Amino acid sequence: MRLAELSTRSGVSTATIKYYLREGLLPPGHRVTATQAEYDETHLRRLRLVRALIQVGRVPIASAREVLTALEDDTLDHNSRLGTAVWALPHGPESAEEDADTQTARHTVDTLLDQPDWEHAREYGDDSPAYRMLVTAVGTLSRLGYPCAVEDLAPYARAGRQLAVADLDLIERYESPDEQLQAAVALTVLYEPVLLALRRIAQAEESNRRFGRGDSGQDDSGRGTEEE
Amino acid sequence: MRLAELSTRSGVSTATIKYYLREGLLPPGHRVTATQAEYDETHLRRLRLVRALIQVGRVPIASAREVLTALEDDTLDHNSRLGTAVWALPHGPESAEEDADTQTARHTVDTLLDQPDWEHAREYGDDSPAYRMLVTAVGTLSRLGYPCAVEDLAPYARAGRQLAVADLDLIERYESPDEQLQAAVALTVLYEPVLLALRRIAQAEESNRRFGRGDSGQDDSGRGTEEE
DNA sequence: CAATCATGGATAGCGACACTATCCAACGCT
DNA sequence: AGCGTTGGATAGTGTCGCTATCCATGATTG
Repeated sequence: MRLAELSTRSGVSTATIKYYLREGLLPPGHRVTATQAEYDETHLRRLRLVRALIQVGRVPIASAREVLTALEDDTLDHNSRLGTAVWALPHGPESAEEDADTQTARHTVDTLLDQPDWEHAREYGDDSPAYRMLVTAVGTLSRLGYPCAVEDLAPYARAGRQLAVADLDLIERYESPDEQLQAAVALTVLYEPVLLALRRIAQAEESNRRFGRGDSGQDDSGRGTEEE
Repeated sequence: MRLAELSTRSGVSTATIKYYLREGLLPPGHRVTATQAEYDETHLRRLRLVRALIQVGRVPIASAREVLTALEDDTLDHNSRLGTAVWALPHGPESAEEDADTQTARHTVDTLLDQPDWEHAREYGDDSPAYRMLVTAVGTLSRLGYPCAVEDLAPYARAGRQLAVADLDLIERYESPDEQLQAAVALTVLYEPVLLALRRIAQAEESNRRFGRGDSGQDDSGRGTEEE
């Protein structure tokens, strides 16, 4: 298929596809002549993955490239590819300074991860993106005056572990290593909005349950404030 | 305190503070003369909240303004303020077209939320940001070829509910309505990275557990690929 | 075989966003 | 009165994710 067809089938403009090709997010098509290339289903699939990562997962282009090149880096074994790919996924602004709150946060996180539930978590080193992200977020919380002790984090940690089990269950449905890798990345990123949305819906639900479903206009709270 | 002191105490440049004042993210200080204003602790606290929302929570300025104005809109009652505030929190790109995958996704989500666990979830209408976000994400997943049936979502839904309970537990620690509101927003946004980070760490852990901690370079997978 | 259209590479531009730098008149301290 | 500080307004900056234009080549068709 030609670029134009790839465009119509994916719903992505040719200009954008060319941009992705330029950026190395999409492998070049099979060159059939000096100025024309042929694309196949794998390109289409890859293109959709790229769109999903960028649009839904809010992964910046540069990170997406890293993730994708890691996925098909055949100098690495299966596990390393996955590790590298997930490693490159986005992670907050990484509080620059090493202030008191960050120190405390680091200690809290370390304590949490030293619990037996997190048998091997620390083996990845304390410089994994996820670890840093966690420290930054906890630090920010305490800087805002919201205590964030180990016992406060515990329910979230428990949820995280349950989620990981669910994730891996989904990933294990796929047989081939390649499919598993793609699935791992796609599901890691794309289930994030799913989870966060469900959490917000559940929050509204739970808030309703606790703070009473009074006749105080609860049910239409905020209606009409959305901005689209 | 003067703007300059607010700046040093918060670590935010005066230029940025002025920008926030202009954008209505920060209420103006008490004007002491025609050209000078006095700020107090509430401004400092608010400023830190703004920074947290924007930097850690990745909330766009415009949304942050909506959230914050809702928090102190005293024409609304407590619950309405919270609803309005959370309503304005960011939510993905909202897949424009109403294609087949989106339809299916909507149906899946509706089925999920019609279960007894989600007693009142639907009362907020199907146009809440969280609901739309969920539909978009599920639609994207199926568009990518990842089935996303009700039973696949179930573990995530369960996690979402547990998280909501934890969230509300944290929020209920605060006595005054104002504190609860601030806490609700801050915790909703700032626990997102906490949760996502914990999930990723747990994923690595679980992946290790399942795919064997072989001597195939598992432990240093991806090490050295981070980009800071 | 010439006219025409499509392809795809390169380059420059755009619009949104979150600041940031520069002015400048009013303050206010000494 | 002198002079640095303050804070409001305005315009500029850098980044990011595209998007529009140009153009040589190549395919297609009468």
